[in-house]
Amino acid sequence: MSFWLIKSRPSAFSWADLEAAPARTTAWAGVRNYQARNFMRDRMKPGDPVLFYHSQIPKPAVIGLAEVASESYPDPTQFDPGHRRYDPTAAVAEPRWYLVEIRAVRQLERPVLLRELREQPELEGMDLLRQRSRLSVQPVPPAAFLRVLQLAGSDAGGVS
DNA sequence: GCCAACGTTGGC
DNA sequence: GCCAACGTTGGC
Repeated sequence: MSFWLIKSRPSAFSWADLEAAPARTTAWAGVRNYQARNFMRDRMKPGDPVLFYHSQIPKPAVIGLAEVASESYPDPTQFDPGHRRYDPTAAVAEPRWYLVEIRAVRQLERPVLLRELREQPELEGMDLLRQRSRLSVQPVPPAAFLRVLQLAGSDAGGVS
């Protein structure tokens, strides 16, 4: 099992949106970064725990616990000329972009602010904490993942 | 709104 | 293969 963090701009898609989605699940579509794609396509497996992070707000924070809810499959938005993330270079026979589905497990007892995460020496090395990290789908070391839940006031319930 | 850091594109 | 231009991300 691997542990992950995904970022979302709440104005585009928030934790509340995920909780309100049918079956609390959504296809994580629109990612157009090869590193992020490779994680989704090759490494993310159903049941893997995922931290859900709100970016581009005054207090960026991890807000929810989610999980991978499907195997990876081609992102349909790459083939849709009307979609903002349409990729004219992608062919159905040879998809370029892949996604997994994400399911909300539970909201954290409280958001864990980026500022707080930066104060934790044992979290050094998390990609999120790199200066100007831009990777929107990233692996998290298991110990760091549990530490974030701990900071939120959770036990590791449902994760380990 | 600013701006640094990247990733991608495309001319050469 | 180089590298400038460009677009995007995301903290502040």
